[in-house]
Amino acid sequence: MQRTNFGEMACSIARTLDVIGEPWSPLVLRDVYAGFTRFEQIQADLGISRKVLTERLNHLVDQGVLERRPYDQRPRFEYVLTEKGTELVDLLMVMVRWGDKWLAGQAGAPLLYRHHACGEISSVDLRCAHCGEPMHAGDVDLLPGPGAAS
Amino acid sequence: MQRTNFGEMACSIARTLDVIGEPWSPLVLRDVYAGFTRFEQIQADLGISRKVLTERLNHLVDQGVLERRPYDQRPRFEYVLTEKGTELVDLLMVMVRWGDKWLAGQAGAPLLYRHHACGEISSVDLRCAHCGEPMHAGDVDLLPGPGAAS
DNA sequence: CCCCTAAGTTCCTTCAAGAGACTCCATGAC
DNA sequence: GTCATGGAGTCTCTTGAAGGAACTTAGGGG
Repeated sequence: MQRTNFGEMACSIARTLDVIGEPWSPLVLRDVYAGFTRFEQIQADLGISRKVLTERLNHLVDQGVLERRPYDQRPRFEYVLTEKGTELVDLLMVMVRWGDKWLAGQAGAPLLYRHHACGEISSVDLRCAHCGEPMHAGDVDLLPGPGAAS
Repeated sequence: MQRTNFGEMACSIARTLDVIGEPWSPLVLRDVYAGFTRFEQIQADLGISRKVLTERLNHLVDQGVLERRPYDQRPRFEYVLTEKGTELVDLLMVMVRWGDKWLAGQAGAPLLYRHHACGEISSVDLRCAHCGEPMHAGDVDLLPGPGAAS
């Protein structure tokens, strides 16, 4: 599909898309996070083509998001999140928040999060890492950084 | 590319992907947010095929993320974020945060955010909407919600 | 020895992305 | 009035990715 290589752009969004922007990749990540860690489990859960799943898993492993490791003497493998991959789950949580708000049918949210710290069913909110106040689209100015394109 | 229709899955991630999961869509959203609001501007900035850009813009308008409106007596149009689209920018901010941390080269972040509330160059952090404490992958339990698949 | 299972691999068809040429239409210049 | 201009698409053709299904491989169990 995307023959254009986003990874070379001077844009962190494009570079992130280069890692998880291919179709199915976020859902594969979700499955691993949710405990579907083996090839057959993920394939059955998503209904994805085996060929495409192989490509996606290899790419996520190459990018350091997942780790492939044996779980048996036989050639059996499971995929687990690396630290890099675990932090990428933040992205999924924001997707869930937005999808729950804007796209959930009358049935309501299909999945809920209980927050360990407070024990409540909740969702994520974006805050400034510096001052802790809300930080959304309208709360910031955009400035070119050191890695900006010439 | 993705011939599979994610929109029907009982998963807010899949449904969100149905809106902005196609290649280029997040970058189109970024451009509109950054002030590239016209067809020619976006096409020139991204280097995207005109055909694909037409498809993406139409889809984003259909989904209520962008609004297409005339800015001249002549048939000239610009695209602006709706409220739904503005909240979707949260997703981009989290992608930027992750990309800056894990993928920026030695050149550093290509784009910086200055937070209005505190005036500092900062980035987003995920907090519990309920108690305000950090909320990441390991801080929650997953529970089936009312809209869960049978 | 044969079968089973997990984890891929191969092959074929269909459809989307990329690239570039072409159209349409209102205005401004001559 | 005619022509050039420029924004916003539309059309056409080629390449390659997604979907689907059959096939392969390697070890274990009966």
